[in-house]
Amino acid sequence: MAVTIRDVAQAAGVHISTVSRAFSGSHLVKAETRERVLAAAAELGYRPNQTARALTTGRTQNIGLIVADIANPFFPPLIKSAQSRARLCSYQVFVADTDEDPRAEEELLRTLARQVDGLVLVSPRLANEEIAALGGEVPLVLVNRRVPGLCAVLMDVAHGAALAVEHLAGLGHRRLLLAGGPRNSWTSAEMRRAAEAAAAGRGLEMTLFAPNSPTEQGGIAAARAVVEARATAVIAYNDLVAVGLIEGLDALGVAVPEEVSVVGIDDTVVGRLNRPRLTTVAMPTAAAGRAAVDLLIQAVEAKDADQATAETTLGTSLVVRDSTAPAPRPEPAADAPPAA
Amino acid sequence: MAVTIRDVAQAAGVHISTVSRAFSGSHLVKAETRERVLAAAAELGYRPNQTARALTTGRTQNIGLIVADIANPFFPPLIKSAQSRARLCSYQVFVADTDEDPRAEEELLRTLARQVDGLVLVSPRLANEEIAALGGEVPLVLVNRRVPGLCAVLMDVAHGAALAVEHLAGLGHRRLLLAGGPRNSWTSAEMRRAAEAAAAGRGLEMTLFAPNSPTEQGGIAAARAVVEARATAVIAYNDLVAVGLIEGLDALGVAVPEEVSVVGIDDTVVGRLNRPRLTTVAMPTAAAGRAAVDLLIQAVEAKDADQATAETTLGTSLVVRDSTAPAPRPEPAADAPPAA
DNA sequence: CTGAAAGCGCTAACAG
DNA sequence: CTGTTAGCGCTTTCAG
Repeated sequence: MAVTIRDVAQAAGVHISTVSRAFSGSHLVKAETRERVLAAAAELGYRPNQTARALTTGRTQNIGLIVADIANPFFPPLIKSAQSRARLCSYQVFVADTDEDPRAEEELLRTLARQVDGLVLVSPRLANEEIAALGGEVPLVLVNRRVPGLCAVLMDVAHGAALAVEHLAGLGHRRLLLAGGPRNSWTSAEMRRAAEAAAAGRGLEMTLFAPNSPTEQGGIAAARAVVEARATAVIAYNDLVAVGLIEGLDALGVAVPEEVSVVGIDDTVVGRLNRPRLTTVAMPTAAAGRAAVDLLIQAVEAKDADQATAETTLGTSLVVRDSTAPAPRPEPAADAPPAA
Repeated sequence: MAVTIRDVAQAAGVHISTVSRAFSGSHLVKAETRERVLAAAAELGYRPNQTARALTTGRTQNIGLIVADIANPFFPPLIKSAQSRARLCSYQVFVADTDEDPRAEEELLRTLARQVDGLVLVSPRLANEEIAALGGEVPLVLVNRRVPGLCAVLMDVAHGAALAVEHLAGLGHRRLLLAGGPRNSWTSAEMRRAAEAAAAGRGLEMTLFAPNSPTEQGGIAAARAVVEARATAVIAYNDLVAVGLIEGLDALGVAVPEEVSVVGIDDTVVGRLNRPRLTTVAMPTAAAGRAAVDLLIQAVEAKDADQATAETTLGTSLVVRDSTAPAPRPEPAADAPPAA
């Protein structure tokens, strides 16, 4: 068995409680004694047993990060920044993937709840009420979801979607299609709301096509809908869907951006490398990972009672590249409502 | 506090040890009693406290996965499959990122060692001796590294590199450059060994340029070396470097694949989407994640003593796409050694 | 400031 | 088959 607090106590000629205090940074120990203890500990290569500590304190120094799909390029930068920030604060992080399945998400949440001090739920697929219920069992920080009473880090997709519509309108597009995401996706709902408002405000037609799987396959499958809606521009749930859309459109003999413009969301490496290079709404994923961890740790370590719901909103911007271009033939907006 | 084993015992009218047995699947409990206990537990929503359990058993049911860079597209599929497989076996997984820093890797290893049953080290940057030393403290499974006495999952990069050389030779290239990876990378060393052997066997010249940062930046920076070596083809440490190389070459006015052919390694989404689409050696990352977890769990749960070093080698293959083409002008191999 | 003692929630011999 | 009894390694009152 590894070296324990008892070994250190013996080596330093003090009681184990003194060693404990020396390590927990208690001021109830003479500086000189602490030195001696720390020296002995270093000598023996002692490291406090987190598990044992957790049992008495009720604090594990672990947090959990639950995402829908690790392999979706949206998540890795967020995971990276979250675990890096957590480690800076002496927390380790469990990462778990729900495979876009709400039931798996719930089970995971329940399992992890007992062995962490709190959880970060990124782009959850569960319904609000279920999340709220789970929120009673363990400190929760949501990313891209707003649930009354819970902390959240939001990315301003609404603004991004509005920018996208504005950009497309400026290029002369009159008939848009919105390729939404999965059911229960807050991002998808926000996008829709904002895009529809922006479209209405400018007298544009907007067809909604949803839900779609948030993958390249989802995009490929949605390509037909674009043609059927006779849209000249489409805003996709994310970059993966956008890339799939471009592929699917190409397969249908529709050129992007000459005949149809495509805007993605996320600004992942996938969109940057795609040809045509993707016009997309940049999401601050790395910042969101850090912010979520900060919020969580703050909630966990708050001396005072459960503080008020904290919410951080991060900005988005539009990155214009090559997948958008002027509308093919500027049709007169015969059936458009009067612009505001 | 949450419901404990004592509450369940009371509710079921048995002693806590009976509850414990009912949950640990001991056969030392009457089926009928177990039913009653389980019912009471379900009623109360009891879940065994993993932390407390870990303290007595010494088994945490957690494993750690240490990778160099979560955001490098090589890793996410591996992380995803590893955590999925682990969960199937009732293990949770800590994911940590070393940012390519050997010292961070060691610190992480030491910290995590105490709170997991074992660790998977993917593409470590530490030296063999340091890994071997750490291997004494905690069960370790390495991915893409061979250290005597430790379990490992290897991807047959050597074969892949040989295939790449063969492919390039077949296209008439005589002067190759190998853009290697970071110091201490087993993959890089394997590639080099195999590529040099294959090149020598076919009378090709091969220049080594290393180390390189395993990133797009690394590739961009290496582009000049290709021109200076007057190579007509280059094999890159990974897809990211390959894509960077293509970019860098383009900036230097060198066309890929017309003037220089580029082969990547990994077969990530990055290479698939790049234009020109990248010819690359496909690495079985998802399979490796699963295999590593299997090996680790097997080592941890082995009844018998530390079983012999297990090693799994997974195959690779060459995916030919558009970044490779016939050599520009088939120079006579004036200075080549006689072919084998 | 430091030692003593009582557990945290659970498992694991050992009795019965 | 089930109850008893020790702890796992550490923190935390409570004395001194």
